[in-house]
Amino acid sequence: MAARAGVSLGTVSKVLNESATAQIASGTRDRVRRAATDLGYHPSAVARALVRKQMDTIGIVLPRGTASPVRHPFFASLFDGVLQAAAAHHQNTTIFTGVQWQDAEHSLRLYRDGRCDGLILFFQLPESDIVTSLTEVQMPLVLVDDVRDDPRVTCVDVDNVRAAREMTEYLIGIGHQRIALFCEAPFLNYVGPRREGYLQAMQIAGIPVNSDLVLYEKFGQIEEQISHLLTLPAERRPTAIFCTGDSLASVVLQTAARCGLSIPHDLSVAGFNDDGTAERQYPPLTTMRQPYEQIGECAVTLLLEQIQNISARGQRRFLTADLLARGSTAPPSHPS
Amino acid sequence: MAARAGVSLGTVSKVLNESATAQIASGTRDRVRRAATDLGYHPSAVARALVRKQMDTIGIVLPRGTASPVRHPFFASLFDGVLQAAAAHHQNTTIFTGVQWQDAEHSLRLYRDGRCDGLILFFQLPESDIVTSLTEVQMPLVLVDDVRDDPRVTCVDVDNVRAAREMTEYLIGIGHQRIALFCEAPFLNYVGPRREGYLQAMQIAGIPVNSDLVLYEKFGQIEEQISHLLTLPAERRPTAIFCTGDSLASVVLQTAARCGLSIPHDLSVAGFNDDGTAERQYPPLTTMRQPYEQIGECAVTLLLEQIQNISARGQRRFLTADLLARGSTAPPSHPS
DNA sequence: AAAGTAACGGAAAGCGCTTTCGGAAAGCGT
DNA sequence: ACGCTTTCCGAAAGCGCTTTCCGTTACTTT
Repeated sequence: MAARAGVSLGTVSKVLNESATAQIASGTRDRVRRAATDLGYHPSAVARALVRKQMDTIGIVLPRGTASPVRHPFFASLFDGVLQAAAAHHQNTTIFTGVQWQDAEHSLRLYRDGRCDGLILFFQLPESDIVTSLTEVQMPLVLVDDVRDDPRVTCVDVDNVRAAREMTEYLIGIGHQRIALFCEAPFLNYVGPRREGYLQAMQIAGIPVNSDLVLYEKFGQIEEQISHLLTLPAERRPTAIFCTGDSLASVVLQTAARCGLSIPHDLSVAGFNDDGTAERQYPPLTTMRQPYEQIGECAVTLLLEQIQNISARGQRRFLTADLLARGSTAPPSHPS
Repeated sequence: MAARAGVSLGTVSKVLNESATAQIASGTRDRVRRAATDLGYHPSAVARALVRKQMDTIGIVLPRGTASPVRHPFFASLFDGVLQAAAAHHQNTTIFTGVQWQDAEHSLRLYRDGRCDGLILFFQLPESDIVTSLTEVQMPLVLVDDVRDDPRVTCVDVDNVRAAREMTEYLIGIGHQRIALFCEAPFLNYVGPRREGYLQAMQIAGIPVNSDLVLYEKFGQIEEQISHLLTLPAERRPTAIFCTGDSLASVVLQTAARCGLSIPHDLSVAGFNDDGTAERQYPPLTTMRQPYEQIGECAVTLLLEQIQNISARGQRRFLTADLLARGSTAPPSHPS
């Protein structure tokens, strides 16, 4: 170590860490610094972590499953937000995903081995036992885009009810009445609240909800579902479709085009998330933008608080999504 | 530690690691195992790494810059491939990106602090000094989707020349003659080879290359460039456009639609990468698929070899891309 | 039954750092 | 010039593991 080059030993540590408690003469400091660069010395984060019991690293955990969430543009946006925030707080990031972890017990061991100080969890299914297990063992953690009943787990999510209400109100505001809601799988945690927001807006506006116009995606039959909707007799056909996700909306856009409908003239389409593909649709998709940077910042901050003091856990933050009106929505051409 | 619960000390290590050299009675083994689960004992990866000098972690490094590559669908695909492979080889993954690392020296310190055993680098600009610095200090590393002259750096890339040639030959094969090449920024490492492949195919087919039909994207003017191309007089207008990336192709698709052209009837469009958005275009985009899983597997394997023995560095692998013919290409309606 | 061999597990060194504690040197007052 | 405070730095104890090296004990072998 630079000890030889300079003259001292653990002093090196003090100067390199700019330790506040220890005071070192500026001469020594310079000498050590010079020696360090001369020798190309680079301290071991591992050894440091061993004594400090802190790795300055946050773990990202994704659910295992057949379809990898990594390729999903919405995940990419969220991930990017977290990465930015982590970097801003001088934290490293490690990512846990994969298929080889059979059970909670096994993955627990992996998450708790000191490799990272806390966890940010994405896309956990409601019944996921990993969240409860981790809570049980006092692991600092924050759930992103999800909410749990357990008062010990801290969550950051978008206010889905409100966001969906706003979008529906916007559609109503520009003259739509027959507004369909096209949902992703009902077991996804965000689908319920978004549906709720839709229903609220409809109720407030005094528009009766036609249950034929509220549907859930059936895997492999999405295009049939949409074209069925679009070939309804004119007086029952929706003039707008609000989708609970941008990828769903993208399919609607394409199917509509294939059916010969022109967007937004014949049909308005709205999505949710603004996941990076939304803007590049043709026409660009009207959607609710999740505040990715803010979500990331919030998640990292809340996590860091827990790492310092585990009793800081159990908070929940609801961020607001912004409506982005783009080309895929317009007043209906034949107002009812 | 479980030492108390059981009876021994470093023996615990032996049984938990299923050490091959040490032999332990099955009774003791069971006892230790039981004690470990009873006490909820979880070994510290950090302490282990300290003595083993190996973290079983590979680092992913992305260039810093204003636009984050994380959101880019092509990166997501690549990243996913690497993640899969890493998991298959029981490696953790940590990701380095961000804006706060001023210089190579600073980031070097970060990469070499023992946090990870080797690095996979994406999207490095040709002039990036980080690659040479890392090579200098003997850090195990592999460059993905890139090639360097330095014989010490190992690279895995797709055979871009061949892939572009194949795509061009395919377009020629279905009857196109006036084929435009739309390239991304010329300084990107893959643009040169792809252009080369295009030129080769044209030459082999004996089709003179009209230099007006080879163009580079100009930021902010892409749509003008395309519509200029599409409004050329019929005898000079291309019947097909081959883009060096899917996102570029997607813009072409949309601009063409806006110009009133029907794809593929009036114009064929081909992309490159098959980045996950390609299939969801309307019409679905014909493109060259990069073998993401294979790239990941290859990168991880080559990296692991170097970690074991640094002199294994300097290899290069060229993988083959597959042509995926989808709806955006067809024979020209007015063959010349 | 004595000696040799094999199977097992404990003791201890050390991985590369941080940090507390105390001693030495220097500065201060009288 | 003597004692006291202050400033600075070195010694040393660990952080929680792995691993080598031996000492036991038990089991063979002649």
